[in-house]
Amino acid sequence: MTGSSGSVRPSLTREQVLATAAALVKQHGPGALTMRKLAAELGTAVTSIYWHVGNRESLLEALVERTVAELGALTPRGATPARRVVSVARALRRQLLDHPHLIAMVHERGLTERMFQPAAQALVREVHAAGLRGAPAAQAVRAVLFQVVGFVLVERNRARAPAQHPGEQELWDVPAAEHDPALARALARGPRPEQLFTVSVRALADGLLPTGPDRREAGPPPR
Amino acid sequence: MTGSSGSVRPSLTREQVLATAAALVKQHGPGALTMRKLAAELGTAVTSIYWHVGNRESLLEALVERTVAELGALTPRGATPARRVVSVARALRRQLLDHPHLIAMVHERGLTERMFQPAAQALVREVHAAGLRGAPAAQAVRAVLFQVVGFVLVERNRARAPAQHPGEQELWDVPAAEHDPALARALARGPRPEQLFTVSVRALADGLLPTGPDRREAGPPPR
DNA sequence: ACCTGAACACCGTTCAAGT
DNA sequence: ACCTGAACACCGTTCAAGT
Repeated sequence: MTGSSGSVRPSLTREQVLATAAALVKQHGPGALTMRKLAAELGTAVTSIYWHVGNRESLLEALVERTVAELGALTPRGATPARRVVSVARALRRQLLDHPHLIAMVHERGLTERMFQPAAQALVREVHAAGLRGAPAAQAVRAVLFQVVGFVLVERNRARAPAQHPGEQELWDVPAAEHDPALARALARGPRPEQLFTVSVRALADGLLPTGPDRREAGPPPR
Repeated sequence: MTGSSGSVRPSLTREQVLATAAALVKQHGPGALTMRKLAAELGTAVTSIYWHVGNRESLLEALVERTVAELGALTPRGATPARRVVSVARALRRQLLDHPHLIAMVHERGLTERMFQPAAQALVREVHAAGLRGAPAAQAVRAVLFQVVGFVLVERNRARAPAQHPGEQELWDVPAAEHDPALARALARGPRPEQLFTVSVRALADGLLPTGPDRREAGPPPR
């Protein structure tokens, strides 16, 4: 027990602060989290918050920490190391897209390395299973992680800034796609992130892992 | 002529504002660019700046615009489409690293698409030369662009936040690298971005382009 | 142990007023 | 056409003072 006397309203809790801060961030992004707004939301003085969480930066840090901890495990799926690598990458991307502000916040705080440790471990296993050892194995793991994080950063950014300045069409239809109208159309249409991501990761994994793109290690041959 | 009477000090110019703003950003990043600091640097009232550039946001936009315009052309090098793709990617990364704050600023303003149009055009040509047409060609171009931009974003971020929280070593040496001390060491040592980048792009290009990793289209066969 | 208001040192921006 | 100071509405944070 917290040793409170029998007061009705349990006064302010670090827990409450974090919870309503998390709600604010979830709705309007970290930029909208203001100590004063947060205090108003909580019905306390601004300065009370400082007693519980220190300051704005450590409040945000705690939020990131908590969100990262809540992310579920990544279970690789697929018959081949390459496919399991792709499945880990896709699951990781899914997680990140489910918490729209998380990547940027982790990014800004330099917590990337820690955040992606579970994914890294999963990838180490798969890369190892594919026969890579030592430095090349480490490089393969990191190449995939960089690829996923980078992709989601770019993708999320596109979503946040929907009105691309020069209209995106006239940007693409003049140029070098001279005699390939299908290419010009595809470029003007904009990317399909889901598809693009899968293709990219698959290509990368195939390029990095020593075995061919479709080797199965056991089970019946494809018919 | 600008119609000024014969005054000695030519008064404030939009050009001057942009120049000293650029200097401030170059030194300490866009976060350090304050209208008041800028005014102090220029020796004018804060509000004069508003007359010349509108407001802070459009000032930053103009800076980005100018920097993007100053970037040199990307000339592909190499005997094979795949190699030329890699060379474009590397040149693009070089450009971005030479302007440390540029990517983030472009990123935040949603100008990514426009900024990378020259690179995109160069890539279209190479991908075309490799035999890709239509939608798959568009996808290959975008996969490479996403890869490069994402990589540099992650890389730049690591540089800005050098003190990774859990020490980076103890993060890596416990885990799944059970019987592979070389792997554990490589992971603990941290990435070599240059190398990692080249390996990643090469793997991606090899995975995306229809021809094998080392095909030469003309000239003597390898001996 | 927890909460408070006042105060400080910053922001970007607007506006009426000067020349 | 260009510059100015005053003022507004915000920030995060500190601190002495309350209970």
